[in-house]
Formats: sequence, structure tokens, C-alpha cells
Amino acid sequence: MTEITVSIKEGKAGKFNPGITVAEAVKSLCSSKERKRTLAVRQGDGELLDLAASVDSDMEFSLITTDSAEGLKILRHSAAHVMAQAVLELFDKDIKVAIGPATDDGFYYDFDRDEPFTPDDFAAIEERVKKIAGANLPFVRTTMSRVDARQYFADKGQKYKVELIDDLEDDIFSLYQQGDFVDLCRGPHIPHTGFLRAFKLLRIAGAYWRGDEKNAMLQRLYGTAFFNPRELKKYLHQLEEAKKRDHRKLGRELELFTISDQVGPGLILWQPKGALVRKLIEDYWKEEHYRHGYELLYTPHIAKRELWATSGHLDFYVEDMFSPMEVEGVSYQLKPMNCPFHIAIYQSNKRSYREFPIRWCELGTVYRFERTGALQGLMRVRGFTQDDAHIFCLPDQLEEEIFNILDLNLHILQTFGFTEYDIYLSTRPDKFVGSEKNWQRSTDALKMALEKKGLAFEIDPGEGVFYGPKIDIKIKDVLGRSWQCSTIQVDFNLPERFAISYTGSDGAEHQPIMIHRALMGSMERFFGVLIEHYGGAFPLWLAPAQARILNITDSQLAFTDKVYQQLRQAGVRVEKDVRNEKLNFKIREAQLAKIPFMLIIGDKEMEAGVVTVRLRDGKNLPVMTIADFTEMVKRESMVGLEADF
RNA sequence: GCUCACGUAGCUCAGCAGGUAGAGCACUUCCUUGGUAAGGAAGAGGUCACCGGUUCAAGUCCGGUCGUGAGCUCCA
Repeated sequence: MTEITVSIKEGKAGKFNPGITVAEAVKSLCSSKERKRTLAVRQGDGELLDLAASVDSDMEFSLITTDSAEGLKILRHSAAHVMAQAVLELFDKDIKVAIGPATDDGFYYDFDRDEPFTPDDFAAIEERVKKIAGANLPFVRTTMSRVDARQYFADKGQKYKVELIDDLEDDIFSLYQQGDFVDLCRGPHIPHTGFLRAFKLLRIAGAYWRGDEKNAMLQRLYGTAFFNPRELKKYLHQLEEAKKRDHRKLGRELELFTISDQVGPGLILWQPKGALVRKLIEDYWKEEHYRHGYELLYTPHIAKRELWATSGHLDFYVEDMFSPMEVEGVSYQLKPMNCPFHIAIYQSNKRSYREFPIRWCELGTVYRFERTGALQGLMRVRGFTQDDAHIFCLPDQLEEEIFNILDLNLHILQTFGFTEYDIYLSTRPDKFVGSEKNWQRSTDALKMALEKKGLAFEIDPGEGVFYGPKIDIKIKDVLGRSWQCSTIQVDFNLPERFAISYTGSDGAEHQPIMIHRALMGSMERFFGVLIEHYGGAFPLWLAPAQARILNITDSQLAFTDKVYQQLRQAGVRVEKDVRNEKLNFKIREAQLAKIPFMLIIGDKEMEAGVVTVRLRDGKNLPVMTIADFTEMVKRESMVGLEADF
């Protein structure tokens, strides 16, 4: 028998007899510490192997260990299997199982069972999972031919598995078994269930089989797993922290916005404090756009239905639009987008190539009929204000304009403290308008601009809008959750439909290219993200109240009022709390309101004509005069400055 | 829209073998004028989301509607 060489990337190599298992090779080549942490290996060509796999020819591999992201994913995938085993054992071994993959922060498994799972079942399932984990059951891999595998699952009544097999191209299928539970699965898996030392069922939800709403609704159980209980605890703690930052909770507590049943779902009422923050954001936004060569527009909320027919919205977007209304026998409809209005303004004059690029922006409020189940706080609403803009340009200006947009986009996002993004370039969908040549040209322009800007991005095939390709930027908040706000879309549909043109240098009429873009996305969603990002403690430049004056007793009332007036005059956003309450109580309330500065005024301050400044983290600044305080607020509330207060 | 859960004072929640509602905070009034995260007392506030059914009797059981949440689908 010829020996084979097995080597570990960046490690030792050795000669073995063919048929040796990965586990044996690892045992021989690695320290016992390494061996204990190893779950699976990655072959030179990228394929993953279980420890139990046999090695028949020369191979180089790298270890996948419990401290890697990949290792965690394997654990969670295995946890899904264990959970399925537990569910079948506990309830009914004939429950049909669908799929059970790992996700970014855990895993799920979909079940088809007539009776609904209830949260009360969680404890029992968790206990059974623990029991299975404690039994150290090995994950055993076997393979079957297509025919055998199909027959095997058909015999067990597992119709979803049969469907999966029918849809896959493979000739050989692998099955994994632990205990009595057998699942169709590519693997790899943890060597045995004992690795599953920290497991938690998180929630239950419905999910369509294969994500298609025409299919059966299955019951999806979500859970998460870690290699040790400490990490699980940390994760659960993070979930708690995220809950505390929930914009719906903070929005209520800080009186930023409210949603009223009698007004309607998905319609946002901005309370004074939220409205003030919005105003600050909008002022900043307008200034930046002015600086970057944009002109501001205002357009109405409704338009004749005919306009939406011309624009194509009635063909492609009706389901997202509110129903039409009759006005003097003419049908009007609420706008779901601003673009047709901007085009109408374009058409108000004859245009020349010399005007290009035309950059028009608008904080335009649109209404979209979102399905009830999709609504969520500020993140998903039915009426929202987009920070919209449309750029009309020449074909050879396209790339530069996109580059400029990206530039402005990142600049604005950075101002709010967002420095990490996930960027996607979405290409032509199945249903599309325009020529393939145009699609190709604009997709290339988007790509070039991204590359020139040095931005890493992923291609999202087929996810473009029907009228053109787009760039989506998802921002990550402090907790690492991502939210889609920015979108940049090239459009050759609308210029065509409205037959807009410009006179070129050749004296002939040509069609301009149009770019749609929103940077913050919508004021509502962006505000929601901001609230969660800052945990409600807005930086000084955005804080609805920058300071609150707290007097100690009534004897300082006159002085307090004088300070209040003086600061207001100087443009400091200040409020006063002169209620007959103890200082402790007032401080507590100001702190909970997350106000950056508390100005404490007692007899000492009154006599010296100064204020004591307390920060929202509990620290005190040195006593200062009103003028000094004003000066400090001005200095520290520069746009985009995240002060340390 | 679909699945599951939930819907009690402005807010957070308790109530339950079905007998016609309770706490804390907030609010109002009074006492207290107190230096760095809750001083005290009294009062007011609810057709228990809405509609219908079962029952001698429903916040409590059943059905429907509306709304909210977690997801699915979809998206700024």
C-alpha cells in the first residue's frame, strides 16, 4: 500500500496509510489542545470535511476550530439538527421537517406541524436539547444515491426533503444521523452533540416554505448556540441592551414621536423634541446639498392618476400605492415617489446640454401602501419623507455624478457617526425596461464609481429596480446591526416615458440620463436608526435640549429666569426645571431625558453670577459664567462632532 | 397579506375555578425650600381595543374586526 501525505496548512505533515480518518491525522499532527478544539477541516480546494471523513489521497487542510466564526457556524448548524431531534422526540416523530440552517447570530429549523408551538414548549425543548447534548451522540455521515435517498425520505413521509432532493443536481446525497434523527445535509457537523454546551431557544415565527407566500406556512423555531455558556450569556445581554435602545421605546420615553391608532398605522406624528431633531438634520442636509451644487425643490403630495400612468407606476407599482380619489371627476393619487414631479419641473423649460448636470433635491413626503405585517415603528411606515434628489446628466457625466453622490453620501453618513457600511450593487432583474446596452453601461458606471471611491461592494444579481441598476448602502449602528438607507439608482425608463430631452451641442434633441438617489433614505427610518445608534443620547449638535437649568430653591427663581433668557437669546437650546422638587429628583429626570448639560443654580452660583455644569454621565465641569458656557456650547456643537459629554 | 403571540388608567404592569377593577410612575392640590439619580400626604383618572356570542353573571370563555410585537414576503 502506498502511503499518502497529509499536511496541515502552516503546520506539520506526515505519511499515513490511505483510509485514515481526518481525526486520526489531526491527532497525529496536532497538539492535544489543538485537537480538542478542532471540529472539522477545510481541504485545499475549499471543501469542508468532518473529522470522521476518511482520507484516501494526499491532502492539505486547515483546521476549523471552536474559536473561529466558521466553527461557530458549524456548531449552530448542528444545534439546528439537535433541536429538530428534540422536537420530534418530544412531540411527534412524524412532524415534517423542512430546513435548518445557521444564520448570522444563531440558527432556525422549520417544521410542518398542525398544532402551533407555544412559548410554553420552549422549556421542554431546551431541556431535551440539553439531554441530547449531554449524551455525546456522534454525528454520523452516510451517503446514498439519489434514488435511495429519495426513497428513504419518501418512506418516512418527509416530503420537504424529497422536494429538496428533486431540486438538487447532485448524484450522491449525504445524510447525517445523531441518535434516531436523520437529516439530509451537506455538513459538516460537530463530531458529537457534547460540543453543544450553550443553547437557547429565542422565538417562534411563521415562515413560508422556500420563502414563497404561495407555499405552506411552516413554523420556524429560532435559537442560538455557543461553545460556552459565558458567550451565550454575553449574547443575551447584548439582546437586552439592544432592547433598551429600541427606538420605539426611546421614542416614547424621550417624547420624540408617537403613532396614534386614530390617525392610522404607519403614520408618524413627530412630537416637539423629535421635530426639533428633524429640523436640525434637515437644515444640515440642505446646507450640504447647497454646497454640493444642488438646488432645492418642493412638490405636491398628490397628482393626477394620469401622471402615474405615464410614469409607469400604475404598471409596476400600483400595489404599493394608496387608492385613487376623485376630484371634480378627475382621478388623483397620493405620490409614492417624487420623480415624476421633478420631471415636470424639468419640462417647464427647454433644456440645453450646457445646464448639465442638473441636481435637484427635495425632502419629499411620499405615501406607500405597505402591507400591515410589514410596518415597524419608524423603520417601516406608510408615509415618509425621502431625502430625495434627481440628477439629469449627459451619458459621459454619469460616472462622475455617481462618484460625487457617493462622496456626499459617505460624508453625510459619517457626520452622524456611521463609518461602517455594507454596499451592494444590484444588477438587472428579470422584469426590466430599457435596452441591455443601457443596463450594461450604467451598471459599469456604478461599478467604476465605487471602485474609484475605493469602496468594497457585493454584487446582488437581479435585485435592481425595473428601471435601472442601483447601489444600496446599508449602515451599521453601534451594535453592528445594519439598516438600508442610502440608495442610488440609474433610470432610463422615466426620461423615455416622459420623452424629456435637451438640445445637444449638435443642435439636435437627445435624451438625458437620470439618477435617483436618497442618502439618508427617509427622515423616519434614518431618525429611527439614529435613536438606536445614539441610544437616545444625541450629540450636542443634535440634542433637542442641549441644557436644562435646575434651581435648588425658589430663592434663585429670578436669576434662573435671567440665565434662561440669556441662553435662549444666544441660541442655546435650553429648558428650565423650576418645579418645587429636590435637586436629586430634578437631576434624575434630566439624566433620564439624556440632556447633555445640567446647569445647577443655587445661592452660591447666584451670588457669583455663574452656573455649575453637570454632564449627563454624572461628571461635573468647573463652575463657569453664562458667557463661557454659551461659548463652550457653540464650540462643542459643531455639526457632526460627537462630544464626549 | 400570511403564521404565532399579545391588547387592563398617559406609561410599565398585576388581576382570572367567569361574580362586575388594582399597583407603581406620570398628572392635580397641599405640606416640604431640600446642593449632584426618586421628600411626604391627599385627589383625580378605566364603557378592561372594538363588535357579536355563550352564561343568571365576561376584563376573564368563544367568534369576528382593528391595532401592536416576532418572523415570512416586501422595501426608504
